[in-house]
Amino acid sequence: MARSIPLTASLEDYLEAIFHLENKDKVARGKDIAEALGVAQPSVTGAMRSLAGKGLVNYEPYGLVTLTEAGRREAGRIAEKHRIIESFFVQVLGVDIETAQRAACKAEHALGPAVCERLLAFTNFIEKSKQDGRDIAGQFEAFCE
Amino acid sequence: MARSIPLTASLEDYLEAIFHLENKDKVARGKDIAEALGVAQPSVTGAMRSLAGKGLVNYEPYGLVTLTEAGRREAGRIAEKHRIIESFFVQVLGVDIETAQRAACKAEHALGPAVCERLLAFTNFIEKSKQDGRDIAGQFEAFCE
DNA sequence: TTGACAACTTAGGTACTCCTAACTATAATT
DNA sequence: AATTATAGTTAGGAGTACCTAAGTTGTCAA
Repeated sequence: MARSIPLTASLEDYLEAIFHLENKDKVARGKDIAEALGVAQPSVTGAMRSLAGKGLVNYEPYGLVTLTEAGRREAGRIAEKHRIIESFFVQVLGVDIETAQRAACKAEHALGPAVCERLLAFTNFIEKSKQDGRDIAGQFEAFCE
Repeated sequence: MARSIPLTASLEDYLEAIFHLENKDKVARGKDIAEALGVAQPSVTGAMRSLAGKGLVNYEPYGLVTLTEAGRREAGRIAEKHRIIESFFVQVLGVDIETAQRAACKAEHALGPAVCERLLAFTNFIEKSKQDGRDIAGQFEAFCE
């Protein structure tokens, strides 16, 4: 069972971008990856070579890019981390979505599974409090006045 | 009024280490900086040159390192960010201190002032709830069972 | 005062990530 | 089928951040 080799923040970003493009367009084209990440095309070529070398993407020169099984698993983990962090920022802290997204993009590379798990549980706890009528996030808003 | 130039995560780490060493030992010696960050000495020399070029430390070859006014201000900001994040992890999420410290070291470079401000307010809110007898962190613990 | 030792620097090298400019392959159009 | 536009690649280069090995400085002790 392949234990996931630690990736650099940059490669995680590529993987995540491919994941989202596959979910949206079925395939990931180099140009779209470049655009999604705000990098030039040659940077994508290099990154694909690197990810292919780690067995995370299927890549042939001039071909389309697809995630391997391992790549999809890893990308899913990263995307979920992102989602957890962003949700926490928005739903608990009440940060605006723009800021939350930017912050989550960076923080997703910094927080390990243990912290993320706790963060998810906490956000769920806060959301549940809304249904219970306790609305802790609302209390926090009032506290901030 | 000098607006703080964005530093790399690495340079922020050096600045923070010097800040803590100055607070502890009055001065920062290269060897101790290297040890604190787990890097080799030549890495420190290079970093000091870079920080000196940005006007954040006073550095002369073979001399002791001290923070400039601007450097102390910046280092203080970073150290405070670290403190805020770590406190949140421990006091709100209930993460163990070891893990919290490691995570905070990384996250401090990822979170901007807006998010950190909210995070601080939220941690204060949770702490206050403990005094009120509502103890939201305690409720969260129970929720996790 | 002269070693000897610790601290520091220089030199040289690797890895990563990005860039621009120039070239090549693919696919669409006519 | 030839042309042309688009996508992708190679080549070459820059900046950051590390490292080891080798040389330099400074200080303290005999």
